[in-house]
Amino acid sequence: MSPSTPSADRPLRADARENIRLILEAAREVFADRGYEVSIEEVARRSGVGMGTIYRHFPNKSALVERVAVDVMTETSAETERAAAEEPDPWAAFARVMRHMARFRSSQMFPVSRRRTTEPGPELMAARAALLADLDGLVARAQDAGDLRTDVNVFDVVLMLNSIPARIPDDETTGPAADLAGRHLAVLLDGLRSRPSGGETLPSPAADRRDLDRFFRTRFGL
Amino acid sequence: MSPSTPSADRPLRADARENIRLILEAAREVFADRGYEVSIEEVARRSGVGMGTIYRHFPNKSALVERVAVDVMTETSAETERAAAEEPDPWAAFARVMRHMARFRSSQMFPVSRRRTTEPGPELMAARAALLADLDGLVARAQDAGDLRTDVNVFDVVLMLNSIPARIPDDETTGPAADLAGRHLAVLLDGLRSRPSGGETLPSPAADRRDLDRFFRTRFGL
Amino acid sequence: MSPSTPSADRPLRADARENIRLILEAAREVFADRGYEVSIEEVARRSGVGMGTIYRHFPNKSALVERVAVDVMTETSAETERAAAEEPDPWAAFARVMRHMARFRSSQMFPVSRRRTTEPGPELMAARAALLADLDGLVARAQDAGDLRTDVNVFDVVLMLNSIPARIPDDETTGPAADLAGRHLAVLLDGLRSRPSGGETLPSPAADRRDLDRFFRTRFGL
Amino acid sequence: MSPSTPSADRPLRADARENIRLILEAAREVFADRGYEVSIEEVARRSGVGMGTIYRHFPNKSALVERVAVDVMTETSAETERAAAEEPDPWAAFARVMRHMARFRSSQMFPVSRRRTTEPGPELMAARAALLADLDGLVARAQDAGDLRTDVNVFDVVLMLNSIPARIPDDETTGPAADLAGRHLAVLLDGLRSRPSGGETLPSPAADRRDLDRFFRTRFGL
DNA sequence: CATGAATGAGTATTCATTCAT
DNA sequence: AATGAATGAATACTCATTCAT
Repeated sequence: MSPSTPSADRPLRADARENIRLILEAAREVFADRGYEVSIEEVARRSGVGMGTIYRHFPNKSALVERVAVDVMTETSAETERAAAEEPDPWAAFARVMRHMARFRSSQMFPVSRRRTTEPGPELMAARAALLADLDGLVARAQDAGDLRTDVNVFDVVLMLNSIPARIPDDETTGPAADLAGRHLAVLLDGLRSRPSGGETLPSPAADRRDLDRFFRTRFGL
Repeated sequence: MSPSTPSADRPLRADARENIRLILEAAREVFADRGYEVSIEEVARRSGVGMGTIYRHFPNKSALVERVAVDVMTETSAETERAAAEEPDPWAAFARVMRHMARFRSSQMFPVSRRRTTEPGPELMAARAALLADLDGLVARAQDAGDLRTDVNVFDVVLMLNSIPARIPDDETTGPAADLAGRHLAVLLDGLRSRPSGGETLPSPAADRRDLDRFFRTRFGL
Repeated sequence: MSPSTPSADRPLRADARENIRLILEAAREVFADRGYEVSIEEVARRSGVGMGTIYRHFPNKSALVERVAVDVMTETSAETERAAAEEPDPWAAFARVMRHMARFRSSQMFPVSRRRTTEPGPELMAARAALLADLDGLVARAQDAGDLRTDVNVFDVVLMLNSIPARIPDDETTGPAADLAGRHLAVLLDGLRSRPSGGETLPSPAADRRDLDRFFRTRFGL
Repeated sequence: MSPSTPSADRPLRADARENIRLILEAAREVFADRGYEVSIEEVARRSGVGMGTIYRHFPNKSALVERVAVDVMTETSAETERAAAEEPDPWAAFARVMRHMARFRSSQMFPVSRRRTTEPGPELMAARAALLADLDGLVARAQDAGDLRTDVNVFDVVLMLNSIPARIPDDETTGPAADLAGRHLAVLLDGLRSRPSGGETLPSPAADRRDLDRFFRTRFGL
């Protein structure tokens, strides 16, 4: 049995749990900052543990990346549900989730697959499907309320948000890049909003859900 | 003098010039398809020349990447000037250049710096400055005409276009990814268009040109 | 004093003694099956104790290997003495011990040294010497009786037996490997038997006992 | 196309061919001396080339090991054919090939598989089959002439020879290991020779050729 | 005492760059 | 000038050994 899934066997020692937390925190940060091509040694350095400790908890680098992705997806699902429950206005709920997603700047973290991609595991598949289902509801509600343009779908939304560029360490608040992400998101939201008159015409029929796996593999490397 | 800039010495043999063309063509294609992490050997294979020939004309991989970037920037400058001359409507000119730029999907080609970035050379600096100047004019004209929202600047525009995802080989016309790039661009253009009523409020003061070099280095790896 | 030799200090708790037994049993099995390159973790898994427990009783991997070797040698000495006492026919005694030794397939367990060999400890030296002395007697008796060819010595015999290939788990009884070890031993015994007429001539003078340590180190890694 | 098989494309540069020769020579030597667990870096050091050069010619370590094995098998096939042609006496031919094979001491070079074995390539399969066919003829002729005992088959013969221990560097001519290999072979040949009276009885029915692949994989790691 | 988590040196493999042909 | 073979530093992963729980 893989040591990365001992949860079923034993509750995991306290220090081990803490290390996993440190590793995931460092990994999320370092992948977001410098892409998932950073070496495992760098992740180890930032999390303050030895490389071997990472490999005790994750069988290989892909597994660590996947785990970070699953965590981000799961948190986003939760935020979607919270937004639906707490925001009475469908567009406000939609915008809130968009803002949440934009914070993860996953285009940097999960760039379009460069090298060999490994098979996504069942946990990732499940997290993907759950997230898409949640977002689908969010999109449909905003469209039904007449606030979100009806010629976009959940795939467009995910990809557009994913395209918001990565955080650059120590570069967020000053200089020419100051909150570029926030500005980018604002423009996107304006573009996504329904409007009475014309505006741009979307150039092709909306994508459908067929070949969901391929969509994710080619667009996110996951 | 370095063999990569022999223009001042000798006119360069015809076959050498042809090889450079082949290399640049292959490099642009392969970087766009699979990112700039592809090996030089792959570029050599696609261009049909030996690896040594690439190194005869470009001192290292960065120089080749830079040269491709300079070419793309220069072509975009030219297109900007053509659009200004040919399109009477400022928004039409703006949209035309946006469409041109989106075709380069440079976010894939020049991802935010992963590994060691080298100092950008003078040619890149010049091409950058010239392109920004040209785009500045384009943006100003569209804003003066009341068509482009006035709270965005040329940096926003460049980054948003750059974020449109890369071409996935053999995946453009079918499946769920069908022309997602075109749809993405259309939504962005709608978001960028001026409108009477409110819409989103851009969250921060516009970036300025200070630290231009840093901006490019961190955002494009160039 | 090292915790691996506490016998002089305290009589060793019952559960500790039981653990040592479990470890040695598992180690002998797993080294025989898959070679001494198996990880200590694998030995721990098979013996049902933790890795730390193995290191409590054996200072390092070499010490565990040595201990298994000492045990095998000691048991073989005992068997030699039993055979001498119980078998009236010298050749029968010889063949019986050969069959016993062949069962240990030590060529797998102690392959000619691959990596760093450590200094053999005094216990191993003693066990080696005792075993060679016992086997010497066995060989001499069989030669005196005219049953064992006189141009071989105890070193030849040990090496030939050691060369009988290792057991392959779950592969002993069927397929082309069916009891190859037994057939191999039978041929060797026939080759070792004295015969009136010629047969092969042994190509060189018999080895002597000089440099006994080197002999074992290079031939057995022990 | 793999760079290790450019023979079909181009005749291979002279220095490259020489390097391949050096690599194979060093590999055969170092595998025979210290087993195939030696690092590629060690092979590189002994052959005087860089590690990268080995990887240019062989895609991975297994491929290098396989190539050495194929070479040894092919040379043995050739020797078998030469012996058949040149030796009028069937037993003399048999003994000559046995002596040839014993020189390769392949039990050290190709030990019973410890770790993951990779799929043997078509070249190895072909070399195996050719060698077995040649040896079959040799064995059958010696048995028909009444010189080789009829209860052994080609598998027994291969395994027994393979079990003759590896060469120990600088240890061949002196000390207690002096020509132990030659003595071992002589005893084996005596054991294999037909004799009128009894001798040992082989303990099980002869192996057959079923599952040839499995036989090699488990017994040689190849 | 027992456990198994943590450590980090060692190894196979890739690829930018150099250099002999 | 062009070629592609050679080089070796960098990186993912393993495992003997140590140490906190």
